[in-house]
Amino acid sequence: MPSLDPGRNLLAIGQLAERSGTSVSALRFYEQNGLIASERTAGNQRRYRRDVLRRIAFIRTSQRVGISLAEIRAALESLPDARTPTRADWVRISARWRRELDARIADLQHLRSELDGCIGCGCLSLATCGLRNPGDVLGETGRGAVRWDSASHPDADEE
Amino acid sequence: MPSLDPGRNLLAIGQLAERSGTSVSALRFYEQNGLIASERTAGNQRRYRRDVLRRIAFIRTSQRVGISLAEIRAALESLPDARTPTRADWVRISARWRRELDARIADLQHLRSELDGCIGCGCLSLATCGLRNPGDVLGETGRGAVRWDSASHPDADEE
DNA sequence: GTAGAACCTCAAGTACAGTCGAGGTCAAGG
DNA sequence: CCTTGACCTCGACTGTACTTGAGGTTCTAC
Repeated sequence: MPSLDPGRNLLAIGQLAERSGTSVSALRFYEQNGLIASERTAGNQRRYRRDVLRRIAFIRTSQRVGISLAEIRAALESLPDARTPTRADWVRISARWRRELDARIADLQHLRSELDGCIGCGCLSLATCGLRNPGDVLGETGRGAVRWDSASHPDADEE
Repeated sequence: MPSLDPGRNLLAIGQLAERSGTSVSALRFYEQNGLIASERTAGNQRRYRRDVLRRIAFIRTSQRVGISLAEIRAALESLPDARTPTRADWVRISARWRRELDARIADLQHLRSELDGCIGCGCLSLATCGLRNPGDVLGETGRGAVRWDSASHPDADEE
């Protein structure tokens, strides 16, 4: 068993699935969508180079960050085609996600503080609190946009 | 125009859409799925009570937290059916989301610190770093699970 | 009374991220 | 040789959260 030996140099799809914690169907799906690539044996079976493990790790982690497969593919396409990606390559594209992650965390923290404010004041009229209505495009009836700092919540939304 | 006056007591769907920042089709969709409710005019048009604005604000905010519509509906079903929800009701179910939000932020922060570790060490072999493979179910070949604290990354994934 | 905007229902379509099944092939052990 | 498990393709299906379109009605303003 010289060249296409799974287990030594190349991985069969089942092995890759097991080692990456991904399902076989997901791996085929990723390949269909250009996220990973494989060679084929004479019998048309997929064989994966071991650096595909790294790509998959990157894909799964990116998904946890909240990135779509389309964006992940775009990032992966910025990897060199000719040579196997270096550490510097991975650092570069991961650092980009790091910034995404920061932004997402900041967004949620912002949401949390706003939610706290709304829970605190008891109104939860998020639409009128500026949480869900930052520009505050409200009805011209004169009710609704009233703030809780004016006495005892004159918000007309019957409650 | 006494009883079903949109603009004074009840809102037509277009008005509700505008004031809540939601599309008309989304509102119909929410109603189909039991997230909001409406009365009908003699001519079969929807009329919404103003407290629906609050429900929609809750729905949109919950979605930002990352809650699915099914869960949101379940939460909304815990609101009293008979009476218009009080502040205490909203506080109760929002506080639940507050905990969800905390958990989500903590998860992302955890991910961030792990990602930092992997960027720091330059390996990004997340599969073997425990980031994507917490239980570390790895091949029995003896390669792959090696940690970077042993000299200069003997990780066999060709790079 | 009539034009046009806003509304109605119902069915179908979209995007995302896969999964499932049918029907067939490949590879390794006994 | 033959069985068995892993693999192949292709098409259809799942679930989530909506949007779009066709064909028809209602409301409001002039």
